[in-house]
Amino acid sequence: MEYEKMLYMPSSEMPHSPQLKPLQFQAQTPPDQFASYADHFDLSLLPQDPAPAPIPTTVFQYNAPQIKVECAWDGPQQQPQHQQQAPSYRTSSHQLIPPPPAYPHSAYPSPQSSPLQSEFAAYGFGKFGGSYDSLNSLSSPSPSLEIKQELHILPPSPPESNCETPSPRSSCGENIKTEPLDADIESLIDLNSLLQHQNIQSPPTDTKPDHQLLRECLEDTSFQKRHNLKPLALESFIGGLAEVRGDFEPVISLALEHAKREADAICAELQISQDPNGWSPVQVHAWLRSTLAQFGLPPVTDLELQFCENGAALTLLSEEEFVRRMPESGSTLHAQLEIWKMAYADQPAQQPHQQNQQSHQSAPADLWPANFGIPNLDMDYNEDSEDDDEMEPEVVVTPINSSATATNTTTPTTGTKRSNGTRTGGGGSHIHLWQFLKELLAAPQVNGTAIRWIDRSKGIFKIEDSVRVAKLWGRRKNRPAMNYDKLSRSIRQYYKKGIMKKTERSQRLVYQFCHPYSQ
DNA sequence: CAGTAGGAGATAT
DNA sequence: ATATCTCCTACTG
Repeated sequence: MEYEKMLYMPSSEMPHSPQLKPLQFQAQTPPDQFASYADHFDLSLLPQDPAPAPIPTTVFQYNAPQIKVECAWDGPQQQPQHQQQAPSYRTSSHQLIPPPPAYPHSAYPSPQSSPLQSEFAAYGFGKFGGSYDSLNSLSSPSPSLEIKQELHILPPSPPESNCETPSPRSSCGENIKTEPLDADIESLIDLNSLLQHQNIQSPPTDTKPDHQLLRECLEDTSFQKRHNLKPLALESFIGGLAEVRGDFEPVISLALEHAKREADAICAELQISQDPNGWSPVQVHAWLRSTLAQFGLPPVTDLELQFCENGAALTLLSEEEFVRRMPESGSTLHAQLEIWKMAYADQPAQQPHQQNQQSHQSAPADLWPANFGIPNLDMDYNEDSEDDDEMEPEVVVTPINSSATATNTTTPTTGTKRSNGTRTGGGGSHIHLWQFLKELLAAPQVNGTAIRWIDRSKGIFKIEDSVRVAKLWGRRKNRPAMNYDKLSRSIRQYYKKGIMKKTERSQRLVYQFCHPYSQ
């Protein structure tokens, strides 16, 4: 399933995957433009009507070539012509891909603005298409094998997702689970040999091809329906996050993994720590230059003058500050730095038992108060993934310009961080609920579907997904029984304490911080 | 029905 | 001691 989702990712994520292009077109263009795709195909290679015999007609066979083709075309043999004819979808060069959008300029987007997708877009479109490419080629000499393994470990698609709308090429009795994809190697169709076979058996005729088979294949969305997939149409990045969030999260984790690997490579090259907090000013300059070059951004001559901060201070700079200093590149650099921070912050989650012991070599560990939002992207899949069908990572990111410092606790003076040690052993952290809520609010790109600001200046926010917020709070406090009823009771305690107040117009799930706490 | 409001005892730190 | 957690009843839209 994961791979099939990836089929619906933009092709920038899927280099060397010519078979994705039809799907990409499918996702971004109306069906009547399939013909334009067909123009990129060497249609003379396809069987011509009415010679249908050797063409796979089952759903499984239809899927199989998509997998096999990548393997076949990944080799040294000739590249299919159409791969070169669609340069705008090439992904091996960053230059062809717009740099990742900075985090939404509106700091507090509505859920419809798809904050998670913004994050995803930053991962998937901007930067990591390239790294995916290199990773694939490095780590997997046999892409099809890797893909098959992925398919093998994926859970079966829900039965209700099968065959809602039978297509001419599918049958309800057939699904991937019953067809052992990974075992039946002969079922994988080598399209190259198939095409050669076709050429032998069906020498070109003068008959004008009508592209019927290709159209049928392209229009066959039964596979989508069976696996409950939604094409990643461009517009889905503008709205509708909530519907597809569940589909994205594994992809995000994949992207994050790639981010970390790529960061590793760059770190090795620049000889810097992966944790930006540990960078010296010189290393900051090296990273900035590297990133500028990476995204094809104009070099900055007075980088040393513009950025005299060390890495810790750099991470505290807001996007606005980046843009102010470097109008052309600041946004991209800031977004990239956020990704690095996330990738680094993800590490403890991989080794939860070392979370406390892990010394972030380059950064003093205890300069952030425990109850502060740490730039901490905690992708925790293991803890309650069994009973949590969302497979949602607990993702809490406090932006570097977060103002979650309205407290009488120590104000952080550096950008160094420490793990909050939330789930390591004995119980929850000391974080206060209001601080936790601000943590969530401070990361709209991640948590925007669960909680968001209504009026940032007035400290008014709305809990969009009470269950999710409560669940996150429960995890943070190691209170599995936490629910919104209890959480809201705790929030109401703040009325008396002057931390929160009732909003002027009572609205469900809308709360308001009192002044000093909203800053 | 889900959320709001608040009392009151229990519990973790 | 404090901040929640937990359970509860009453009320509201």
